[in-house]
Amino acid sequence: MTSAQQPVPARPTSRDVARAAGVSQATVSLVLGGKWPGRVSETTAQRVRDAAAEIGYRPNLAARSLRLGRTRTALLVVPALTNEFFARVYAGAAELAAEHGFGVVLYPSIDGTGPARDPFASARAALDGVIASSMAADALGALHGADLPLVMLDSDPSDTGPAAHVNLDIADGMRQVTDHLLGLGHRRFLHLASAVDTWTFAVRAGALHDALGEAGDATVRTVRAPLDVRAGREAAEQALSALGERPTAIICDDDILAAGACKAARRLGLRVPDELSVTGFDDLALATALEPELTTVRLPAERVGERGMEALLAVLDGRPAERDGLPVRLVVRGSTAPPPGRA
Amino acid sequence: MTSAQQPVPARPTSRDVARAAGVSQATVSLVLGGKWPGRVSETTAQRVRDAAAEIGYRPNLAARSLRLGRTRTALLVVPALTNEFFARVYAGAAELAAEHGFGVVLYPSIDGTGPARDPFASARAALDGVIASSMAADALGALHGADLPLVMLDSDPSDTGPAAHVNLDIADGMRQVTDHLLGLGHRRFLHLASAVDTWTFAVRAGALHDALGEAGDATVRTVRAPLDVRAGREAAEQALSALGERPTAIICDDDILAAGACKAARRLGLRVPDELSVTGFDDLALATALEPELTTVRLPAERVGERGMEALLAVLDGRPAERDGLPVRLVVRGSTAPPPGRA
DNA sequence: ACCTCGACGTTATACGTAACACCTCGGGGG
DNA sequence: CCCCCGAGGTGTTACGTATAACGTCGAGGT
Repeated sequence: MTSAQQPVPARPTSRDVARAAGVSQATVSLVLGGKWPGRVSETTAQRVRDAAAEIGYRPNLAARSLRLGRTRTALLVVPALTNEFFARVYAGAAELAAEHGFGVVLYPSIDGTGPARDPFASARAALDGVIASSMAADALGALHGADLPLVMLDSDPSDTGPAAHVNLDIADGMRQVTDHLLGLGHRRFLHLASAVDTWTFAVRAGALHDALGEAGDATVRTVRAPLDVRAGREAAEQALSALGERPTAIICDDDILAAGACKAARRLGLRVPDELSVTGFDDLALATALEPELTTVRLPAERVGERGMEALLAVLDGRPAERDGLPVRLVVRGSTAPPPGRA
Repeated sequence: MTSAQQPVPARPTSRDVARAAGVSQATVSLVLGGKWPGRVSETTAQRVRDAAAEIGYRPNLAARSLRLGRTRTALLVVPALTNEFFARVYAGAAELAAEHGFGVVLYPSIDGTGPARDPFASARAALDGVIASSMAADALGALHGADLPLVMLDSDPSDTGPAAHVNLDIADGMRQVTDHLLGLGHRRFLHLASAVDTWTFAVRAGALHDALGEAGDATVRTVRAPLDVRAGREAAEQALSALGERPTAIICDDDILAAGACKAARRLGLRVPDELSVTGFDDLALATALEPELTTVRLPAERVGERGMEALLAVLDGRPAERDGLPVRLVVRGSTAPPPGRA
């Protein structure tokens, strides 16, 4: 380690700026913090700003956080970001956060696999609050213990622990799907459901059964699969090959499962939508990449992130957070049609 | 603000632990920092740990960072995470980072749109280093100014600024694609290229032209499109409808563009792969969701993230970083076949 | 001529942690 | 018997920032 004696320029501090500008460190802090209307003259302020720019000063965020006790940082806890939905949630949250001078740091909860590391160790800064998806089940235990402001995304509103909930109107979305399919004349359904057992999927199942129950003469079978294409295909293929009258429509909890359902159909020689209708949920990029394009429910993922951040900011300010669900909309594309034998 | 006088329990500090355990704060720090082989007795250490657990002590990371001058935090600069490739890069980097007690914080560079916020303000902690994709063009300027250890992903190795490069063997991948297609008998190609102009895409183009040039009798046309399905479809549709002999194979810079190419083919009544072969690049989940499944080049995205983090850790330790490219592999699936009129 | 007062800064301090330098005490070698 | 030494700690300091509390100085009122 003889080479460790490098003349590292040692990142400039506010004191260096002060020296360069010929003022005290406190003045630098005032000027750069924007708190100088009447405390520092304009000429001095300008001198300080010039000096800061010249020597390339950047405030040490660790020191600032320590001093202020707040970090303007939120932790977003989600399942793997490879799910486009959550990537978009993050984008929305980060966007709004930035507008308010906040940062968003991620804890990707790795689906419960892995050693379930400490979410707070993963966040490198101290946190002002947490926004968590109900799907990040493994991390939720640790979160409740930390008495930080907590905003839950798409979770059971009757859970009183969190400071706020941000929910999508999933039930309405599923009802739009069933109305659409019933209107086309479908009566025999397969519900390709997610194997994960969280509120958002429970709501899908509940709304689906409610709506089909009202129709009276509709029947539905349910199979569950993990959220990936292959699992969806296998489950759908098995269900479609089963004995008994074949369903004419598959309602999927997710576009990814719908993609699997489409592949299953093709394997069995069933044409979508003529012989089998398929619906998705989420409206991921995948939905329009497939052929035919998926009829699906568009979820405003970015808005979920924004609203989560809004709610957190509200809570931090002592304001009440909005509580109504975000509206969702059925997008009818090419994967649904009347069942075989109907116009 | 009369309600601001809440009896907030005031997060416990190491001094609180010390008081509870009947030792000094220094001892707490030693024990919890793991630096006590021979400095503190086992019984005392246990007492400290118990006290810490009991009062729910969590170290203040801001204070620790300030004290240590290092934060064990890296900034990952990538284009939008909605691109699965980068989500996987992040996952790989975060995974390896966690094993070394590091955290990874993101700066999603929003593709150059937006107000190009300060990457360092987005990172809430001070940073030990930066890992940046060459595709996050807008942020790169700010990065070089910050004299932090910088690891570049998939960027021109002749750029001497960065401390290290982590590159995929893109040229080899493209050569595998062309070899595969030439072997099937294709001679007329369309190169559906990315409109973004970065090293990784320049390499694709270079390798493609080199390989086809060696074949002698091959011809290739190039069209460019932004990285989304619709843009890819439109570009491909236009190129396929153009006058002149139609290409028998489309080589795409990306699976997303390949999805667009497949849609274009279907619109024009061309069956894939019988009448038109299509290849992708990346091997995203999308590649196996499509029908037929895409022949594509599998890029080890997680490995890219891991290697980026490895390289950064190496640089921080003063060790040299590995420099050889990561191997990639052609995955032959259903979207390629001999051209029409060949067995 | 004295006091006041605003404008403009400065001095001093605390945030919570890690680590350097020091202290104490009992036992063993000289 | 004295000194030294190591085990087992403790006191103190510094990290860089924001801000409360405190000067200073010239102008203006009486």
